[in-house]
Amino acid sequence: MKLPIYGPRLRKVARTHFGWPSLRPGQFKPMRAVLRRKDALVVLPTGAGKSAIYQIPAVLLPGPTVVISPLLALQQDQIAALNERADPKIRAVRVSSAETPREQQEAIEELRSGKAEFLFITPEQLANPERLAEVKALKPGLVAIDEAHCISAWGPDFRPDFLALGDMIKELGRPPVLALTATASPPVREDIINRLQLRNPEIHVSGLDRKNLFIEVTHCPDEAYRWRRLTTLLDEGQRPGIVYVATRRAAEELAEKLTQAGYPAEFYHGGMAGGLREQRHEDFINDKVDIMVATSAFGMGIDKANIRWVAHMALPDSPDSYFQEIGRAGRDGEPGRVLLLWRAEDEAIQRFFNGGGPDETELRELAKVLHKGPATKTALAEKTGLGPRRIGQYLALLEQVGAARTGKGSKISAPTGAPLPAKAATAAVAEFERQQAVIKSRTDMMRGFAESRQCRTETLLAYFGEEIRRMCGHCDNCADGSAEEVNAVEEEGPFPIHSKVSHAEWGTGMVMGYEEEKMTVLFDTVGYKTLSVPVVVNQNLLTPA
DNA sequence: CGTCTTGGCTGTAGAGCCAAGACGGTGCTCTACT
Repeated sequence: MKLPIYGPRLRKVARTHFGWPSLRPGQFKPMRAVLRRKDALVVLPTGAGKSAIYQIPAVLLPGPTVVISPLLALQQDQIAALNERADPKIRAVRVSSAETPREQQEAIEELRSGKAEFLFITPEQLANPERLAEVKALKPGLVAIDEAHCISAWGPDFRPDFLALGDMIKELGRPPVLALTATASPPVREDIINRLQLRNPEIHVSGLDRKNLFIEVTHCPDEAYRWRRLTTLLDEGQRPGIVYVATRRAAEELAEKLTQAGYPAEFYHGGMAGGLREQRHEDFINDKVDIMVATSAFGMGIDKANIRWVAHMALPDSPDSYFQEIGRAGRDGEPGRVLLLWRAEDEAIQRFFNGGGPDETELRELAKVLHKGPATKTALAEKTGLGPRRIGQYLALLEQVGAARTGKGSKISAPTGAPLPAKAATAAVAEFERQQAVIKSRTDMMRGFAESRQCRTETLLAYFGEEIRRMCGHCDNCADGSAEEVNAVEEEGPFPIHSKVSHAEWGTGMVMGYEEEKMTVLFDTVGYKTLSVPVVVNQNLLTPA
């Protein structure tokens, strides 16, 4: 049998339906995977044409395409872009709380009759069994998960419905699944694959070395020094740019302080009224705001090519977040500057955000209630006196240890053969601690990146499991020669990069990279660990696995 | 874990100090009221 040739068909669709003259690097292979009905996970920086990867094959596959996307504002922009072409083959509709019930029915009807191809929807919508059945009846031919890292970042304690996506997709008839994100290190990839229950997915990672970005990191002993470094950057006069801070209050105060000092700035964070948020976002996109001081709320969905710099006045919680945030600079290919201004005190807030461990007694009480029979989340909250957020976190943990399951009518129950409450609670706490260890190891890696004297790109890419052949030449350590010195003393490590190793206490892991006398290993259960190479060698701490 | 606020204390007043405690990010959706 002759293998189908996909290239010309994909290019033709790109041209005729979307008006794109050609495909870009990194797009073709995942598209081919989708057409072959294979699951795929794609890691590609924003602006490299991720949306096209599901949009073009969607036209060729039978049935509508379900696009699961975390933010309504983001959906709005993507729908507008698709519908601008007034082509029924690529028409997009949405079902969300922003539509009236009537509009929702009309959207479903358009999909059913073939007048629309794309359904944009949130995990929360699909968590409603009636909605899920409605979508199932459309016989979707493809499911695309946009910003797939949200599963890992938000699922466990913020938006628990993200964790149920795997089961929901199964219920939809299990069409091929395409997960897309701009940033995902190996543990995050693994998390996405497991939670979505992807089947032998193709993994495509590309474009992580952003050559037009100059990466700079400065340790700041105090706040006054940090301020001076920021104003030095601003004095260069490049606009526009984003300053990331850790708290809402800091965003407001810094914007005010900058404006007072003659650097007109606005702030943006999740606590602002909806209308104002939208206004600020638009003003930034339209170059009416030059300097935006923001929390991590400002990010996903900023489709702006000419951002000249991104500064961090705080240590991000992980290289994953950091990479995504700096990735917003220089999308037009012109030079961009990224500057991380960090203080040791910054780590405190991340530890707080990560914290909030479960209470074993509360978990046991919840498991006990579940054993008595199915109940809704609201009923469980009432019976246990726990808040909705806590309930969500606990249920996610109990689900993972097999002590809870979401069943008919969004009722949660203990599955047959579920562990007894006491045992379930202990297991859930252990599961939480395992997740916590991985999260903490990522914060440690962020600190390690900040303190490194090695080539920044090399360090960052090593974290993502990628290697570069030579030093990048576009970071502070390459520029001042310290990376070169480190490289010169660096010797071949005792284990090849990416080889599997085993540790008596931490189990199996993968060698990610070497730096001076240290090596970094990503362990399956405890996350990233940095070890001293001489100690590893002398005490035989690691063995090939 | 760090920062900022609050309240009590200091002999009159009020500025200043300290300890205790609050607070800190990310968004969808549904409901009540206008």
